[in-house]
Amino acid sequence: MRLATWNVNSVKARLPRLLEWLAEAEPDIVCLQEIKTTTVLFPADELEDLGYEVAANGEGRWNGVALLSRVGLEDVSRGFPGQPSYAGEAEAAEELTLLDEPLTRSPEARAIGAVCGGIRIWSLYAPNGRTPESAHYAYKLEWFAAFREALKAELSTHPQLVACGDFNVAPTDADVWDPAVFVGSTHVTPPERQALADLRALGLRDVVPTPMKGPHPFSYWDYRAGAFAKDMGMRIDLVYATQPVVDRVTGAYVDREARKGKGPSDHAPVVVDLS
DNA sequence: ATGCCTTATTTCATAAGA
Repeated sequence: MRLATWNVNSVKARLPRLLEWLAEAEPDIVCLQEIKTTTVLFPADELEDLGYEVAANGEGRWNGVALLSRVGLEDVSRGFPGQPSYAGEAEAAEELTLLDEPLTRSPEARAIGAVCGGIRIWSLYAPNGRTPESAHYAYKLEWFAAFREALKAELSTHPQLVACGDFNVAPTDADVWDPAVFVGSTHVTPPERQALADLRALGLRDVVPTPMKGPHPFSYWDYRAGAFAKDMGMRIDLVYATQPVVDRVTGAYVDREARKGKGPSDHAPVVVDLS
């Protein structure tokens, strides 16, 4: 069974590349992130034509996640229990001073879970964090803490579980092209890395893929400055699996071919094969 | 000091991404 996770940076803009890649790689379960469309406008028909059941959790311009499966798709969860919402910094201030009642808003579309082929699967798009000083960074850490609690509650009933997607954290300094460049930036700070360690402490393991070229299994390269050609990348798309799933892993790789050519996402798919 | 590229949208400019 083949599992893949891919931040497509707009499923609409990427649809031709996505359909082409699915036909070639033939994954059984696919976790998508940054679909950048609504649940209703998700291109389900085109994907169902390839034999997939689909479930999306989208909100429009930003974020959005989805699951594709041809080994069953049951018990779909859009978001997770306790998932925090984000109110921008200006709005947060407004809330304190101007509003009688707090502004309530729904959580962003950053998580979708389902049971596929006997495995509990989560497709995740973690908040970026922007800068370590920002409210968005605090939100990012809250989001990870809340996800950890939600996951803890599921592990007793789902020994085979995979949480994968764009975690927006590079687990180690080896997972960025130049650690010196990232000093003072998000994605590498100790609290963010601790959030990953806290997930691993639940029994999850980091399934590190093999790079198809070069020494680093990066999964993201900035569109700017020829970053991909120079392999100035980051490994931030992660597959965290419980031990019973890890025991089934026969291979894992980053499909950097999907980052080449015309109209690519800035992320490449991470593919994991299971016996 | 900042953008460099790409996306969708309250579009010919902006916010966000990481």
